[in-house]
Amino acid sequence: MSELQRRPTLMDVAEAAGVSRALVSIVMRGAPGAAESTRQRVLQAASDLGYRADSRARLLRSSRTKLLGLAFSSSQPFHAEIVDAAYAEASARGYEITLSAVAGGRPEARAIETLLDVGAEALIIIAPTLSVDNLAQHARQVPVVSLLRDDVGEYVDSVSSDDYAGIALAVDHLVSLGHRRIVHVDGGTAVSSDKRRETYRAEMIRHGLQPVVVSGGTGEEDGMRAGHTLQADLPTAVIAFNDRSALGVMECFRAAGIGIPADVSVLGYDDSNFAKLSYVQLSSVSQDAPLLAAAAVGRAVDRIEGVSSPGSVVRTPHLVIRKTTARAPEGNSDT
Amino acid sequence: MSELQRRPTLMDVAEAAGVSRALVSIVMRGAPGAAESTRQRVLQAASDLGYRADSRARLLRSSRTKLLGLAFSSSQPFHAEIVDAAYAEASARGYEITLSAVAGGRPEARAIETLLDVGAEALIIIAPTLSVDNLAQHARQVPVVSLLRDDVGEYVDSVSSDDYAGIALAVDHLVSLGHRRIVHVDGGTAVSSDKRRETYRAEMIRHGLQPVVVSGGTGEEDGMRAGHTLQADLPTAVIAFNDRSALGVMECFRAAGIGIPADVSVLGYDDSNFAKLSYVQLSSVSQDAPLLAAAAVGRAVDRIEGVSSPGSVVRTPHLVIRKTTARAPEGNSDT
DNA sequence: CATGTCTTCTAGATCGTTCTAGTTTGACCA
DNA sequence: TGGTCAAACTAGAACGATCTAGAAGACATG
Repeated sequence: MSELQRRPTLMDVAEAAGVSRALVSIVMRGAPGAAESTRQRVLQAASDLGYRADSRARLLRSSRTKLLGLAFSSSQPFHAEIVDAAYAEASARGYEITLSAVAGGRPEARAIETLLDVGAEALIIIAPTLSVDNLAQHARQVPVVSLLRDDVGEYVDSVSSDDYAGIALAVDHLVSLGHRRIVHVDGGTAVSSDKRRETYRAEMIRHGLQPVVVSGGTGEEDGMRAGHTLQADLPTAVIAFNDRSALGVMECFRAAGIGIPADVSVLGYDDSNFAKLSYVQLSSVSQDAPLLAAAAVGRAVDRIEGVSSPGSVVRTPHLVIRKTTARAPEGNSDT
Repeated sequence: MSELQRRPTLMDVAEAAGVSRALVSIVMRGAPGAAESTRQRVLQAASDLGYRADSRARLLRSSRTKLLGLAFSSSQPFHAEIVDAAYAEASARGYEITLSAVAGGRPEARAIETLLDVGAEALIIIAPTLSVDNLAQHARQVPVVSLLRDDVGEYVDSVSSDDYAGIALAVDHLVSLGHRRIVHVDGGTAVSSDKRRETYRAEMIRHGLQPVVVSGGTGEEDGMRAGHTLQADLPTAVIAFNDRSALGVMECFRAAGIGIPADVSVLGYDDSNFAKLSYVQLSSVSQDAPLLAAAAVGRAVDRIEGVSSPGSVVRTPHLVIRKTTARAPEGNSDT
């Protein structure tokens, strides 16, 4: 293998094109102040040499990287969907995205440090678990946008989905199908779990129904465990914290010969890609990942560019009805 | 919101401690050449000011970023598992990882550019789809390691799993359980699909059995489609291209009332996290994501640091037997 | 012809580090 | 006392870009 090539610099391009470094800089940035003919010549030289601007040097001098830092959790498929959408929106706004995963042995704080180290001008954190103080501290250095969590203090922007409306939609939908015994399998320690649980309780009471909460979590296993608990006293409908949990519940029921939606209706949350799969066909509350991602990227870019805009954005989710929810079975009334 | 703070610099710390910038640099890097007493004084001053080294400037000067670029596909859960493991290995080696996703509207070339822009010293690409020439071109600038694909030319290192051995294990396992009618649902256009398909054919013939290939893909939907095709003339065992496809096949069979493993055994590939879920319990060929990731990171770091080592590493996969494979049903012999 | 005004281009400072090549300090020894 | 040597410290040049201020040339105007 031959020796690695040194990366060409502005100086190299300048020499090749017979102009000064400054002019090459002007051309590369697309700034005004270069004659069209020289511009072409410089661009030609740059592409001949395979020149690419060194973002570190650029940042050092200009404090602009056009880089958005996005922290996500590698184990959540829904986060992956947001990541995809964020790329699209960022590139439309002329920014790049740099990712950092929160994984098993890699805490959120570490992920954020990495993002700042590579020069992210703003931070977008999906479902941050850091304390409000901690987030505020970072916000003194760069704009911070929290996605899917809204209690983040006054210094951090948030883009979230209206959990209240989402759960209300879920309960209304099931009630309108004649269900009265509707159980909620919660998200355990997950970020919006408390909010959804309490909203579920309030909504049930508003409908004159008895709320029943079973503890769950964010994964299929949690859903399965909850499903087992439920078998003892089967409700007619279940609202799960998210789609993965819903899947677990369904698997458990299926294994026990309980028909979905014949015996029990199951409603998920997130409308993940796999909810759409033909063999799953899960009814779910959609938070619309592309819209959320676009809003978060928009907020981050606005902040960077000094455009004033509201501190927090709340999007209203909507219901996607597929094949796991149906009319309540007859004669199976409450209590 | 208050104005963003200016970050303190080496100069600020130097003034506060009454020493030169260079000495502060020495202390902050933990380099030898500073008296213990001054070292303490400088560290004190630095922490008083809340000083954090500006990595952009540092890296610009030292031409070391200690950054590994990792390109992965956001829609593949197996890639996410590799990403997790790569983080762990990189940090053990004293490197950081910067990610770039290949998503719908974001081609691999774009992902790689981003990685180079932020200063990655080496590229690790999971299942690259770029041409050998294209990869070689990047390899002239930085070391490139291909993960899960081994035909990448002489200038690019590769770390892959031995598909030959993997499929052989799969076929042997099923044959040893008495299966004779074993079908392969292939991966369509996926990176190692051709190799696995041909190996399957060869292995079947070696065992004196008739190979049957059904076209599939990398997702659950592909598996489902293949499952439908298979129902017409049911085999006793199916080897799927990956776990997601296997899941699709199983769902299709289950819906048709076909018992797994009572009527048909199903074997996946990848041993993804969800294969381990209690309600899936999929037997699968494990490529061992942590080991693959560690090997890839190791190769990249070795290259960066000039340690000579073999150009390609091939790991042998192993079989994880769970509950979707069992003895072939009696009286259901071949053809 | 002097002056003013564009446009196009360039020299040199600068960002916050690290690196190189010293210089100073002080301990030790003949 | 003076010489040697290592340890402690420093000045100033990098790194590769951007930015500021101004020079050079073309052209119009009075």
